[in-house]
Amino acid sequence: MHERRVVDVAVTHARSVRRQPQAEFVFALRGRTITSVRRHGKFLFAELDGTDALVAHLRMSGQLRINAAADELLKHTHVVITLDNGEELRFVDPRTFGEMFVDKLDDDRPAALRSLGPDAMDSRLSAAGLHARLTAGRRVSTLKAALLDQRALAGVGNIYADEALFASSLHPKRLAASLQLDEARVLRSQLRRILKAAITARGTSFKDEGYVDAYGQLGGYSRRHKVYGRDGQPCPRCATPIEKSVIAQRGTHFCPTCQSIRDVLETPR
DNA sequence: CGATCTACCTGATGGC
DNA sequence: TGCCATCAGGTAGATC
Repeated sequence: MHERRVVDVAVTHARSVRRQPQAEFVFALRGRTITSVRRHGKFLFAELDGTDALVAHLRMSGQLRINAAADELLKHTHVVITLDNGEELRFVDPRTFGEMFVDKLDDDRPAALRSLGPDAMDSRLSAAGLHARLTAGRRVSTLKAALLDQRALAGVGNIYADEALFASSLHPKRLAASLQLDEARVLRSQLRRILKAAITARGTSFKDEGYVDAYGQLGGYSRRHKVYGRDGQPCPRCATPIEKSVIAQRGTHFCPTCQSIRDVLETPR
């Protein structure tokens, strides 16, 4: 893969570039060469000549796509970055929760991402390290809330939090501070396994549209969900109906039988 | 300080 | 069929 130079930038929806003045964004990009493309947690970033980075977060409905210039513009295309081979990097985002910005690189990541915890797939994060991050300073928060806290661990969202907790036989409402080291060991390996498989399957797409890769391909991981979106259906392990309730302000799916309680804030249900 | 709540937004879905 | 209300998701910022 060749390095690509940015030859032009067009922002057609101001909200998609809201962290900085639009003109600053365009000026910081035009003429720069993309030297690598990386990820930290849910943020994607392209290094620009090794000093700045073009950062993107897709939130729920965003897509980053590579298109030929002649390809039809999808509805909700908010940013178009023209590359020196004539192709375009397009940011498409119906709900406009996603964003792009240019930021200074600070060591291994853009400065704005400094407050994020280590990436959940980072092999240097040990079980003891994960244990410390999920328990440290937490007085009353649940395991589910801790897993979703991007300052503790970056990259785990609602779907994969539920899947990892199920695979680890941990109740989402467990007090985070009650997590034992041996449980953190299991959680670490299940998180890594699930995220790896989800990435291989190009993630989770619902229905006929939504989450796609840079070439418009849908993700196939939802077929592998064991609990997410399966409330009322039998647990694949013990056949108890999967429950859904709101935990940490998020729809949360779990098996009340397989995911042991031991130590919860309140009795579920 | 940690924990919790709200705004942001639109397409899909469910009820009538 | 159509209309309307509700829901889903991640993060920043406000508030408790």
